Amino acid sequence: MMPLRTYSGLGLESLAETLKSAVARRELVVIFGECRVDYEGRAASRLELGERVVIIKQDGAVLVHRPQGYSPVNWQPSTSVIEVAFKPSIGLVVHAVRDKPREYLTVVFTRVDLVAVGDYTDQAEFTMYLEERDVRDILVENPWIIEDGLRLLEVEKPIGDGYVDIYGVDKSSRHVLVELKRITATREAALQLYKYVEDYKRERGETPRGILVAPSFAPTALETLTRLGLEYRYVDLKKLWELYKKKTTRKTTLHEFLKR
Amino acid sequence: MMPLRTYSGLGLESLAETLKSAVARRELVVIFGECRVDYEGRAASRLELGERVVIIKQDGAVLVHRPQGYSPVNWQPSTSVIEVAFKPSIGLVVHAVRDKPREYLTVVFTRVDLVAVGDYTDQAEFTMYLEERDVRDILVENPWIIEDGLRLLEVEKPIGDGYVDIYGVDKSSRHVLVELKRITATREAALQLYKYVEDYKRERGETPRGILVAPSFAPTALETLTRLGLEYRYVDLKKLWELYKKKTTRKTTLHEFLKR
DNA sequence: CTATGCATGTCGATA
DNA sequence: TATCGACGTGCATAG
Repeated sequence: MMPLRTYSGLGLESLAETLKSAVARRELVVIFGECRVDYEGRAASRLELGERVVIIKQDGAVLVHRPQGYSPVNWQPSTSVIEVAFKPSIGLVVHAVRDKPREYLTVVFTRVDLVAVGDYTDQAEFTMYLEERDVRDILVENPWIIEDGLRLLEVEKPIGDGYVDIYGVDKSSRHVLVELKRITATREAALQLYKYVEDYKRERGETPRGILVAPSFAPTALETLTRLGLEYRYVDLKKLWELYKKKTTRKTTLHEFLKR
Repeated sequence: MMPLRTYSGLGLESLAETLKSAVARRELVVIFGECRVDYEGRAASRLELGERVVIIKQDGAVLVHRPQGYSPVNWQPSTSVIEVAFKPSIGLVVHAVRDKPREYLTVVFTRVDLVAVGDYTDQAEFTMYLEERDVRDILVENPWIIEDGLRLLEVEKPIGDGYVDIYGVDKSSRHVLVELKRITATREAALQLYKYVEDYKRERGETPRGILVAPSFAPTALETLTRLGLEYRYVDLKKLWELYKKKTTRKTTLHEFLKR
C-alpha cells in the first residue's frame, strides 16, 4: 500500500484545491517549485523568486528550504494556522499564521513541479545519549572524575537567581561549586560560574571554590577563569561515554531492571 | 521544462543506483519512506523505524524530518560527505560523514515510497529587516529614543574582552554604556552590561552609567539591573520600524542614492 | 502560563 | 582557522 500521492503537470488552480483538502486533513505536504516568500513578525524578511522545497507538516509546521544549507530560509513552527488559495495573476498562495508571537509567513508559488501528499506515521522512539543532564548524572555518580575526595551534595542548587549545576564539599571541607559544559566552555560560562561564587559568598558568608568542568576551554574562558580566581577541569567525554555505556548496559540486565 | 525527476515503485537496489548518481552530480534529493537513523558525534542518538522525509541538499546538507515538528530529528550540515549503498537484508543506506567535528549520520531505509531528484537553482536575494544591527543603527541616528540630550560617540566600543553596543555621553557629561537587545532582555544581558561597566571603571578609572535597552525585560533581568545599579529603557520596536521604513524609503530616492 | 537555560544548536563576522 | 555573539533561534522543564 502506497501512503503517498503525487501531483505534477497540473495547473496552479487545481493544485490549490488539492492542497486545501490535504492541509484540512492534516496530511504531510511537500511542494517543489518556484516561489517568493515574505515573513513578518519578530523581524521581517523578503525572499525573491527561486526554486525551493516547501514542507507543510501534519502539525502545521512550515519549512521553506533552498537547494543549499542546513536551515530553512523561512519557516513557521507547529503552532501555525495554514490557508491555501489560488489568486489569478499572482499564483498559488500558502499563508501560515502563528499566535504568540504573532507572525505571518506567505509563500507564493509561480510554478509547481511536484506535490507529494500523504498521511505519514512515526511513533518511533528517539533516544539521545550524553546530553548535559547525562554528563551531570555521570559526574554525580563518579565525583572522582572532577577531583579526588570530592563529595557531591546537591545538583541544580539554587544560588542567587540561578542554579549551579553541582554543589559539593572537597576533602578539606571547603564548599565547591561546579559549573558544567558538555562542549567547549566559553567566557560566558566562566562569568556564569563567577556569578554563582559571588552570590554564594554574599548569601552564605563563605567563599566557595568555583570549578568549571568541560571537555575543552576557549582561550578567553581560561583567561577569565584565571583573572577571577576560578578553577577548571578537563573531562574526557570518551571516558564518560564508557561509564555511561557500562551504566546503561547494566541497567538492561534483569537483575537491575527488577530492582527499579 | 521539468527540472525534477521522480521515482516510485522501484526496488531499493535500483533506487540506490539512482541516488548514487544524483548525489555524485550534487543534485537535490528528497526521499520519502520508512527508515531508522543513527547519529554519533558531539552527542549520539538512535531513532527507531518510522515514516519520514529525508532531504539531501546540493551542498551535502542532510535533513531527516518526521511528519511533525519544526526541527529535523537528525541532520548533517553542509560540510558532509555522502555515500549511498544497498545492503541486502539491511536496506538502502545513506551515510553522511562530517569532519570538525567528526560526526556520523546513518539513515537506513526499509521502504521507499518516492524519490524526487533535480537540479534546483536559487540565486534570489534574501533580505532581513530589523536585525539587531538595524536597531542599533536606528538608535545611533535617533539617540533621543534612549534619552534626551544623549550624544552617541561610538558603536561596538571595545571594553575588557568584549564590545559594548553603544558608547556615549549624557547631557551632564557622564559616560554612558548602552547594551542593546532586539527582543526580551534576560539576566544574562544585565550581567553582560555589568561586566562592561566594571571593566570600563577599571580601565578608565571613571564610573559610567549602564543602560540596558530592549523592548521588554525578563523579571530576573530587572531584579539584577536594580541590584547592580544599572538602568534600563524600553524601546518600542514599532516606533523603530516606522523610522526604519522612513529611512529605507528615503534611501531609494535618486537624491539619496547618488549621495552614497 | 511564563521564565530560564540547553542545543549535535547554526550562522556569520572577526581576529 | 578558531572564537564570539546573535538568532524570527526552537525546545523542554521548572516555577
